[in-house]
Amino acid sequence: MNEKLELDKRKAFILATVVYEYIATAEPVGSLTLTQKYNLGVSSATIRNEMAELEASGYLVQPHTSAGRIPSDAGYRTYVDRLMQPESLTKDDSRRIRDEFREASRELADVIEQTTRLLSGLSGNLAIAIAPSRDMHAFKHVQLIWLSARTGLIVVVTSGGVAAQRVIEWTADVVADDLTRLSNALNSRFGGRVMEEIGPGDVDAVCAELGASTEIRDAVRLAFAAARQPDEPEIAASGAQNLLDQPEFHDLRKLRAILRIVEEQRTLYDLIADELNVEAAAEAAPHVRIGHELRADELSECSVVTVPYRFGDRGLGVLAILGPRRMPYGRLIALASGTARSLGEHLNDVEIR
Amino acid sequence: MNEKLELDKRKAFILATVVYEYIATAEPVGSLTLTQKYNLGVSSATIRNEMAELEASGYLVQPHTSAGRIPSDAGYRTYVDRLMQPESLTKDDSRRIRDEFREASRELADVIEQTTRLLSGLSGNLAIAIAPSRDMHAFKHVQLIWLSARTGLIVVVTSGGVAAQRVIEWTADVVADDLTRLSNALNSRFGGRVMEEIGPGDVDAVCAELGASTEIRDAVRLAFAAARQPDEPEIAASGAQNLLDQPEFHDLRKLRAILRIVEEQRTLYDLIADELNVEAAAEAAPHVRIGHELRADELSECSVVTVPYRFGDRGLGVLAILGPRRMPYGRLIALASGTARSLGEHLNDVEIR
DNA sequence: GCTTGGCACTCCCTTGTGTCGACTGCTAGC
DNA sequence: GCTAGCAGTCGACACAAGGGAGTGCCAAGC
Repeated sequence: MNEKLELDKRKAFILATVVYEYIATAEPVGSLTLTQKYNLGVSSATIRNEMAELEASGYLVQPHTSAGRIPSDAGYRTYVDRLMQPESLTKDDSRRIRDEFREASRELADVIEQTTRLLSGLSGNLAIAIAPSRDMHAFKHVQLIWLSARTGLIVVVTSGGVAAQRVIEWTADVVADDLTRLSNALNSRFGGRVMEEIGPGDVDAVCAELGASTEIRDAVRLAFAAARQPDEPEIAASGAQNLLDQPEFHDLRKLRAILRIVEEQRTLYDLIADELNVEAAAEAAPHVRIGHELRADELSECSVVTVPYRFGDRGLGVLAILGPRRMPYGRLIALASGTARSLGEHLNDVEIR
Repeated sequence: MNEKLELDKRKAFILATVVYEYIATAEPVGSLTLTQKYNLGVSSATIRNEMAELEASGYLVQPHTSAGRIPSDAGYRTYVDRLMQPESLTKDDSRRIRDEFREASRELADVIEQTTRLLSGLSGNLAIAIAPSRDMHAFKHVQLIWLSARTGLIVVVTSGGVAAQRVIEWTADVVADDLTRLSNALNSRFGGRVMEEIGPGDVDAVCAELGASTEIRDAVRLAFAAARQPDEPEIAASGAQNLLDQPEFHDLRKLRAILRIVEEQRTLYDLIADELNVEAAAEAAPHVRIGHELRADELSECSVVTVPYRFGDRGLGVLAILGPRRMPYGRLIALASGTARSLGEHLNDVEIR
C-alpha cells in the first residue's frame, strides 16, 4: 500500500462508483462496466489508468489479474466518510418502525429483543442491541415480600422498570413486619437517588439501623447489585440467517466463525460495547467500523454500524447492525439511527416517573 | 416400498451395522466395507444379497447405482426401536451435568437457557428447551405495590418463582392502602390453590368485594393471565452453529430452512410442543422422531430426540435435541434423559414451598 | 439350498484439457 | 491528457477420459 494521494474529483467519482456498484452486485467491477453503466465522459482505457492508480494508493484491490476491482477497507472508509451521500428513512421504513414501537412491550428485555427483530428484518442483516446502562436510572422502589417464614422475595424498581427480583431462602424464621419496616426505611432513604449513588455501604447502614439479620442484609445487597449490574450482559441479537443470503458467507468457515461470535454473548458484547464508552459523552452519532477496524480476524470481511440510543438522560444503550463489508451503508445508517431514535422515545414513554 | 418382512437375525445385524457405520462415517456403506470392518462370517456377495432384500423391504436406500446403502426413515426407526443397545451416561458427561446444575440459576428463564447451552455443548447438536407448563404451579403470593399515585407494580409468585410482574399506569389516583388490602384479600382467597384453578371470575369476585376500580381489576386479571400463560412461549435454543459441522447441512438451502425454524420461536415451539400433550399422562420417556415423522419438509433430513421433564408434580417441560438423522441416538437419548432428570431435580430444589 | 468367487456393468468423482470471456496494462497515435 | 487497439493473463465452464467403489447376477461348490 502506497501513499494515499489526495483524490481528485474524477478519482473520487470512480471510487464511489466502484464501491456503489460492488455493493449492488457483489461482482468485481471492471472499467468497461463503469463506462457502460455510468456516464463518465471518458473511455474505459482512461478509467483503467485511474483505477490502477487507485489500486496503487490502496483504495482498490484486484482479486486476481483478470478480474475487476473491489474496494479495500480504505476504499470503503473513504466512501463512507466522504463520498457517500447520506440517506434518510424511506416513508415505508419510517412507518414500519413507528408501527412496531406502537405495540412494543414495556418490559425492557422484551423491547430489546423486539428491536433486534425489527432491525434485522428491515436491514436484512444481523441486528444487535445492548440494553441501556442502568447506572443513571432513578431509584423508585424496593419491596421485601414475605412468602413464608423461610422464604421471601425482593423486588427493586427503577425508572427503567423492575431491575431486579429474586426469591430468597433464609435459614432462620423471618417476620413479615420486619420486612415491611425495612422496605419502608430503604425507600425513604433512597428515594430520589440515582442507582449509581447507592452502594453496598448505604444498604448496610439502613439494615444496621433496623437491626436486620446478616442474611437479610446480604439479600438486599445482592438485589441492589443486580439492579445496577446484571450477571450477564443484557444483549440481544437476531437475523443471523440473513447472512446466509450474502455470497461472502457461503464459505462455511467464515459463517461458523460469525455464528460462534453471535452465540457467545460475551464476545458479542465486547464487540459492540466500546461504543458505550467512546460515545458516552459525544453526541449520539452513527459509527461505522469496517473490516480490520473491528480488530477480529473472523470479522475481517464484515462491517458494523453502531448507533447509541439514549434513555432520557438515564442511560445509554447501543444498536448495531453486522453484515458483510459490502453493505448499503447509507440505508443501514438511516435505519439504525431511526430505530434508535424511536427506541429512545419508546423507552421514555414507558419510563416510570 | 414393499412389504416389511420380519428381519431374521442376520438381516437385523446387517441393518444395525449399516446404520451404525453410516452414523459414524456419513458415507454410504457398501458390502465390502461391512465384511472388512465387522466380523460377519460370510462373504461380501452374501451381504449384497441381504442388503438387496433390505432395500426391497424399505429399510435401506441407495443414493445411486454404484454407491453403498444408507438407512431409510424406516431403517433408522427399526434401529432405534429394536436394534440399538441403550447407552447410559459416561462418567464424564454425568459429572459435567452435575457440575452445571450445581451452579445453575434459580431463575426459570435463565435455567432453561443454561440447560440448552449445556445440552448443545455435550451433544454437539442443536438443543431446545420448553419451560415447564405453569398450570400446575401452586399459587404462592400476589403483591400490588404502590409506586406513585398513578403507577404501581403487580407481582405474582408461584411455586415456580416470579411468574408475572408488570408495571401499571392508572388514570385515576390510587391509594397505597387499597393496594395492600387487595393484596391481602387475594392472598387469603387464593392461598393453597393451583394456578389453573384461578380464573378471571375469581379475581373479579375479590376485586368486587373490596370495591376496587375496574382499572385495578383489569391489571390484576392481566397479571394472573400472564402468570398462567405468558405472551410468548417460553422456549430456548442454542448450538445452531454445531449443525454447520454436519456434512448434510453443507447445503445452504437446508441450513437456511433450519435456521429460520430456530429463529422463529413459534414454529420451534410447535415442533416440540406436541410432546407436552402426548406424554403428559405417560411416563417421562425419551421419544425419537425421524425424518418425515417430523411432518415438516425442511426437516426431512433431521431427527429430534425429546424428553419430557417433570417439575415435581407441578408441570411438565420438554428438552429436545435436533440434528441430522445420522445422529448417535443412544448417546443423545442418554444425554437428554440425564439432563432432564438433573433439570427436574434442580427445579425441585429451587421450588418455593 | 445357501454361499461364494468372478465378472460385467453402472455411475459418481476427479482430473485434465481446451475454449471462452472478462479484464488488464501497454503502446502508439491523436 | 485521452483513446483505440492489442496482446496477455487468468478464472469459469464445459467436456471427455479414467479410476474406483459398489452392485447384480451367474455358475460352481459345499
